[in-house]
Amino acid sequence: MSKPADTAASRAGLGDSVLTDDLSFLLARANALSLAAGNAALAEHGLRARSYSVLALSATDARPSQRELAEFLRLDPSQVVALVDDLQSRGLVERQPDPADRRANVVVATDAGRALFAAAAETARRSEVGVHADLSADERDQLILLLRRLAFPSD
Amino acid sequence: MSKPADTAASRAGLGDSVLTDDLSFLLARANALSLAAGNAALAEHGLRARSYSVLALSATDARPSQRELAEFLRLDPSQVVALVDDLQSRGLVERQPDPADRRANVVVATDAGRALFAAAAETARRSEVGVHADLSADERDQLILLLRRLAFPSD
DNA sequence: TATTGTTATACTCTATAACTATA
DNA sequence: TATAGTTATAGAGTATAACAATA
Repeated sequence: MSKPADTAASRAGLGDSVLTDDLSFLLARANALSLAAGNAALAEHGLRARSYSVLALSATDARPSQRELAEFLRLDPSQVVALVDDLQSRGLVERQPDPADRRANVVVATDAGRALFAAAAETARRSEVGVHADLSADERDQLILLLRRLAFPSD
Repeated sequence: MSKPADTAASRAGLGDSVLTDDLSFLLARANALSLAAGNAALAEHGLRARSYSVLALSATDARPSQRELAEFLRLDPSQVVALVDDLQSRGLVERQPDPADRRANVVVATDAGRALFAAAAETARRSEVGVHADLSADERDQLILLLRRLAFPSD
């Protein structure tokens, strides 16, 4: 196996190299492609991947606090402030005081926010199909399963 | 299946939600964890994930041009300038004029660069083991295979 | 004309620290 | 004392456009 195989990686310019087996590098490159595609697609709704994910969680019945959003999305709490500020200024989400803890804000989507999310989710879904276009349905499911265990390590 | 399962994702605060099946989100979160672990580990060598990947490719016999580095690492050519400037100022890589194309610079690691890379590669490998600690060897190989097809789409 | 490397610029993202009001 | 949200700031990453030298 000394001759480089004619893989997509080798066609990309630098044949199969050290990094082609590097999990961190593959994650970084796959994420860069996915993020660029997602941001481009979501732009038609005035959203980016970040604001879309905050809107998505606010549109469920989970009623997440800003702290919970920060932990789940792996953002700093101060970044969540800016994201929620933006969505709130556009009437897409509201901050509601948590009756059980007056320090905490619960972020919930407005009707307009839910409507926008429904449309954006469809756009995001179509964008994602393009990202995993090379995989079969089984392979895609398998990838999501493995990736989920990487993304949410068991403590 | 209306009751949320006790998965790591649900324990993270927001039970199984829309995003838990979202490939883009899982890629973003997994990459964030991997990148943070990698940067923290590589810091002891004065490297980050970016500069490590440039050094890695320069330390092979591929003799990549800056343009090739940019395409493979999915960076803008102007970012490669800064990365190579930094590594070159530390005596780790050299710019060599490409005899076949006088516009192009080929980036090659110096002996010091190769030595640092060898040490850093070992550090990076250990960091990566932590990232996929929840996976069996077969699962890790399967993940890398699938991820590689996402990272290098077939044109 | 097109491409390689470069410079410049603006914007987004990441990471920290400090402050306030509640707990 | 500790936690939720906020403000401020600096550094890293991303994206564009323009330019000189060369193809």
